[in-house]
Amino acid sequence: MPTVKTSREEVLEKATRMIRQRGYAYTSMKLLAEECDIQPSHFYYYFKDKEDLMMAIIENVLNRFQTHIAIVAEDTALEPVEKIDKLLKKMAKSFFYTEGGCLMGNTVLETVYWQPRFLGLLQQFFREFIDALKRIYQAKFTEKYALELAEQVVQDLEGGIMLSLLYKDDSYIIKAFLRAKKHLL
Amino acid sequence: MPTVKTSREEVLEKATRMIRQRGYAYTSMKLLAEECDIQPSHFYYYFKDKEDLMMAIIENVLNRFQTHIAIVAEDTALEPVEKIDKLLKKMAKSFFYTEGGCLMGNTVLETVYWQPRFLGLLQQFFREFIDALKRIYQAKFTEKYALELAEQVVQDLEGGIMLSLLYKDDSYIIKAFLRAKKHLL
DNA sequence: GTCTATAATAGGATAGAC
DNA sequence: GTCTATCCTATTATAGAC
Repeated sequence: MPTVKTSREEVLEKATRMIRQRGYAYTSMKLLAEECDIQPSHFYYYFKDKEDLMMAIIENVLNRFQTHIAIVAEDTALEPVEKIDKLLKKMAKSFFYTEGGCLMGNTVLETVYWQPRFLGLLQQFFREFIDALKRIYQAKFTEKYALELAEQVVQDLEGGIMLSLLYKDDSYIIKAFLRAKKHLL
Repeated sequence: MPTVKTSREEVLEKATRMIRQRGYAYTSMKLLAEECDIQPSHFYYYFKDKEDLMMAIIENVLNRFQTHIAIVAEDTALEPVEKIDKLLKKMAKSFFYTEGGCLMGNTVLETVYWQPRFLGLLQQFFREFIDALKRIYQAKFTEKYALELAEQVVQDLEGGIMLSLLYKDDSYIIKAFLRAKKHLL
């Protein structure tokens, strides 16, 4: 097996970080290549084109959410408040505090008008995120109200990420986090 | 006075619409020129460069907010709930339902990591937006709680715009709108 | 799997005629 | 104030050697 300088997984991870910060359109293949320490042309060995790379990034993020985060909602050992706490803390590591905020939210706003290819997976991500929260809130509320709470929490968090980036001040996202738990108290 | 094919104001307005939808980075001068029905080179008669055009757009949006929307908070003829209703309805026309969502929020997320020049005005916009809401909520709540409510409402709305764009479904933003009023009931 | 070289195009921006 | 022509650079992507 030949030596791999930078594996597809490493490339994916580093590209994810960079695109989360700079956005899809403003991040050139040259810049990504420098960050990943490979030649720009080498991307086309791993991925068909830039669009394909972005699809792989989005799939990867969705997959990590499904396998490592959403399952918290089903953890029978935890109380509802603990579930919310654990789920959002895991989200924070992958999505909120990491420089650049939420890749999925950013990508929606950046590409919704000109890149339909990303839309399906982005819709699936937020559908599953809202659904995980809804299942937790259903322990205490009707299905209908649990859904509204879940939507409200996602909106509060995504807006909070934006304000936190704007003012370089985590408190907006932290307060949204606390409000998400407060609904259960 | 010579005939003006497309005035600076018209250019500004059409460019605003296009950039709100496509984002700053992905909207080329050529595309903007087609939309405005002028030659690409003609932008450089009105504006120093693309950055300068964007600054003018942001200034213009901020200015319209200050002169036509924020003043609702000071309208002594209105009850607090009516103020929220009127202010957010005005916001909706300019920021929320218009295709592409909220230019200011989009621009924060798109450029916060690589374009410090826009940051000051974007911060000012959201500071004044939050402050206008806070002044309304202060009719019923302490200053501290009014501020938290105002922040929460802005976050809820901005997140709601994202979900509304993602699912092509206004209900997320409408529900955020109703929650903003519900706080006063 | 990784490199160099390069094609092809699109991008921002300027010069200068009218 | 508006146009044509054009420059320069960056960008995506491919070809082909090793």
